[in-house]
Amino acid sequence: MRDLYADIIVDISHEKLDKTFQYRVPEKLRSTLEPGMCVDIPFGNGNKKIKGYVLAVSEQCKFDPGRTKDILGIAEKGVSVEDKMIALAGWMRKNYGSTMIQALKTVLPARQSFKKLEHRQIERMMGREELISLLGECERKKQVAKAKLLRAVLEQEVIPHEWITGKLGVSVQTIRSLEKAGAIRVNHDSAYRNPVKLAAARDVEKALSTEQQWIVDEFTQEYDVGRRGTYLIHGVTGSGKTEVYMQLIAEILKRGKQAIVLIPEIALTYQTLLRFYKRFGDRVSVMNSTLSPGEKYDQCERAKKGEIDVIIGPRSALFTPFPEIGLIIIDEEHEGSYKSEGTPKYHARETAEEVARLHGASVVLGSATPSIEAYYRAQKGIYQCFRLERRMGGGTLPLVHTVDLRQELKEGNRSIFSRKLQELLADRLAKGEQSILFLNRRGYAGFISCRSCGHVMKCPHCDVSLSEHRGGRLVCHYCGYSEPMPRLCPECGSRYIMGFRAGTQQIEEKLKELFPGVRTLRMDADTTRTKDSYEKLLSAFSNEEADVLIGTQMIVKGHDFPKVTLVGVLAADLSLSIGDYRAGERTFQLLTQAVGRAGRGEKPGEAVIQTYQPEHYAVIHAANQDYEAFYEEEILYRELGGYPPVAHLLAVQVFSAGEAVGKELAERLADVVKSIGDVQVMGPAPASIGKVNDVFRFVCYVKHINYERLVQVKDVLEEKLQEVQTAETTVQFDFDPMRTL
DNA sequence: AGCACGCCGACT
DNA sequence: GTCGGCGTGCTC
Repeated sequence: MRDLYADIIVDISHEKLDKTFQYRVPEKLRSTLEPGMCVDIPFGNGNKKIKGYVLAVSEQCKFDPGRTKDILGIAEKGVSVEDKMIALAGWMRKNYGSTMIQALKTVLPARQSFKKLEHRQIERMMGREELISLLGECERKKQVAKAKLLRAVLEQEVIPHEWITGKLGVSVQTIRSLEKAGAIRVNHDSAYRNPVKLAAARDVEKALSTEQQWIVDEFTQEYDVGRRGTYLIHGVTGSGKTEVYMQLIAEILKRGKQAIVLIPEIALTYQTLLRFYKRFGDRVSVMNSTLSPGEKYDQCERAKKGEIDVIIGPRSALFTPFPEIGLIIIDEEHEGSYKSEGTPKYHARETAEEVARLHGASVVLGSATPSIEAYYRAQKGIYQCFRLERRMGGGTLPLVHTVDLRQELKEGNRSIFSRKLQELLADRLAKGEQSILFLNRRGYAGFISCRSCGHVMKCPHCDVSLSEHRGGRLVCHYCGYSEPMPRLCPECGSRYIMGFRAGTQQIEEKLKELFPGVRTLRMDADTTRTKDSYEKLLSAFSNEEADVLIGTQMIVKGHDFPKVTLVGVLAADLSLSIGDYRAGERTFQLLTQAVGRAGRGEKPGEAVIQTYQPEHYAVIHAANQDYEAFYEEEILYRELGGYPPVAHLLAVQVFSAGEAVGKELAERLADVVKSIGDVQVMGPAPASIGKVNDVFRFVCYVKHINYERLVQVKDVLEEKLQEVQTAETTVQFDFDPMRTL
């Protein structure tokens, strides 16, 4: 049997050592050694025993085999922050599929490249006379380097470290020997930039309602008897989840632990932050994408040193290197942005649970429309579920009208606005009240439906809808099945069968035709290129500079408009039929949120949902604002189809420069999976967008009831890839994907 | 980072 | 010679 070698990164934090070393894997570790593990290795001339982390294991020895040393053994798991981060990276690599380096890069954000920002300074430690006599002594002994340094220190009390090693040309050794002599001191502290500067005007704790207090009491009781777990707070919008979060954090801080608060990037507004700052002062910090890498690095350092103990940010804030995390909160837990699109494709909810396990922390999830995954676990008793049913401000749920667009067409209305919506819009304009028009743009990528009967073209094998391709054929992105585009609806024979396309721009034009003089604001990816323009649009609308706000997804998230009394959802089912198993869930969430935007102030609100499928359960239950009923039907569908969370799905994505190469590799991998036997394989098929930037994309789905089994499948494929993968192809794994590729 | 190596001037 | 200070380069 050939020797095994391991690429190991050495546990010494220094730039020059930030490369891998190869060690031989001894016989006894052959089967146990895995990337991410912590090992003891002999290092340097004295073979000093130090710790190292395994990045990869291979049969190839890139170094002189005669000089490679053996790994001593597996090291005891330490308790340092670093150890936990590495362990987490190892876990992510194993469960989501990536190299150890990729996993480390996501977990340890930009380390040594910004280390220079940590200004080390040399400080004078002796009195002038003492220094001068020491200087004389050095000059007598012709100790040039020491003398140079002493003279510099005499001139200036504090000197930057890099100035001495650079301009002055004095080495670290000299500094050390003078430090030992007690003449100087090396200061490591530095002035960190705090991204948000606020007068820490402390907020008084708000009294919690009975409902809210019950959650806090229940949580702390369990926490104090050492019970850790995941809790789900199912609370309608405006029920004061944030108040509960803050009280939970306060309790955790009292116990000397730290807390992480995850918020969807889009909801991370100044207002949200302000609430936390007011409560916890400068012990809170933010992590977000607008911070410079240097600032991000600073946040990590401050966290490590214990200068802050609460961090707020999007999913990457999960990797804040706190020494002892006590609580991780995930707000708006159902949000799709909690799943990473990069590699590894980790989900913040699952990863948070692993972080919590490593630290001995608890996790709290919050949502008005929990993800099916989370609610499923709550139902199974894996999570403990709390409910918040009362709205804090006492606002009432809006009155919802569902309009059948097929009926509208039958009765001669071919406008994008139903008569009910036109009527209500006219009413609001007359009264000077504000409205929101919401266009569900997802799935714009052409699914085909009949505008006469609402029939949607579906794949006969996969129970997902077919997509229109440029060649005029309809294709299933799960299994690759295709059929020609029908000219007449196979259900009712109508010729109005087509893809539905409409943008916010068309809607704005049509609205202005209908109501000349109406003041509109448009909000979509085009009008909100910059972060600034987003906030500007929102405040313009808040200040009543417009009567109608037209927009996509982003207008239904987060922001509150107290003066809005009408919400119109123009085509509710555009996201229903986009051909993946989460379509129903996503539609329900969007509709519930959209409808919930109406009537947040004193005046009661109304909402109009326009749809081709008024009988669809996602539409019906969203109109009734009934989560439970939706969940019951949705979970049934997932059970029947064998979809997550009941079973699990692994997407194997192949990217390639040439079409044939990618197709071949995808087929080869599918064959490997098929030979495993007990798993269900679908595909391979070209991805829904088959080519992006001249890169071809193929995808193959593997289904199994057991997540662990899919991890094994991934391991087999990874091993196979070592021999068959070429430089012109990339393979990515996506467990329980959020959307079809 | 830490350590050996080798160069160089100083001193017994 | 050889001792101590000091820069340089390497660590699988």
